[in-house]
Amino acid sequence: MKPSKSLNYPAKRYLKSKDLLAVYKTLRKSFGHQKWWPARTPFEMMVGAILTQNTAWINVEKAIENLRSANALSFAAIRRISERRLAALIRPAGYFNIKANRLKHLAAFLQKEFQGNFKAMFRMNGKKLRERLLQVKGIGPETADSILLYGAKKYFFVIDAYTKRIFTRHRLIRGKHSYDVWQKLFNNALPRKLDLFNDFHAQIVAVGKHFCRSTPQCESCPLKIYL
DNA sequence: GACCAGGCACATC
DNA sequence: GATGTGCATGGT
Repeated sequence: MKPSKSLNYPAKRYLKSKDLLAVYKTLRKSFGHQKWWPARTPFEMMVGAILTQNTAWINVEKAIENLRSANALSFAAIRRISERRLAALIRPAGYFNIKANRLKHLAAFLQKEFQGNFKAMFRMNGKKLRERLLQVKGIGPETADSILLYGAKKYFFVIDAYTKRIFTRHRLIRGKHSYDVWQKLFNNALPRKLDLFNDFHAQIVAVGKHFCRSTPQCESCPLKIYL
C-alpha cells in the first residue's frame, strides 16, 4: 500500500494514525513481536538503557553478563562498588569510563530522590519524571524516554537514530527536526496503547538493524513499498 | 584497516 | 539553535 501524502511533515503538520499503524503492521508481520525491553528487572532495564548508548546491543549483553556474574547488577551493588571496578566490568560495552560514571550518577539520583525505591519513581507524573531524569548527567532524551516507556510504562515514544533514518529515507517525514518535534509526531499520532508504543520502537530498531543501515539492504526490506 | 553501533556532554560559533 | 568533537569496544 502507498502512504497518503498527509504522512508528510510539516506539509500537513501531523502524522496520520492509520498510516503509522500500517507501517507498524508491516513491520510486525515481518519481525514478530520483539518483547522489549530485554531485561529481568526494572533496574537492569535502566542500566541497559545507559550501556546501549551508541553501542550495539550484543556488546551490552556482555557487559550485563559481567555485572551479573560479579553480583553487581543491582541498585545496592552499583552504589557500593568503585567506579573503577564498575568500568572494568562494563568494558565490552565501550565508553566504559563515561558509562561507569553515568551509572553512578543514575544510582545517586535514585538514592537522593527516591531512597532507592525506583518503583516509587515509576509512579510519579510522567512529564515531571522526564524533567528530573534529564537533569541526571548522562541521561539524554532517548535514555529518559526509554526509562519512561519500558520502565515506568508511560506514553513516551522513543526516538533514536534508526527512527530518524528510516522515516526520512522513506520520505514518511521530511525535513530536519529536533528530538522533541519527532517525538510529538509519534506521541500525537499513535493511539494510547502501551504495547504499541513498546513494540513499535522495537520494530523500528529491528528493521534498522537488518535493512536500513548506512549501507541499506533495500531489496528484501519490508518497508521497500514506501520507497 | 575502515566503518559502524538502540547517545550524551561540552565547546564553539 | 546548529554544528563539531571526545568517548571505546567488538562485529562485519
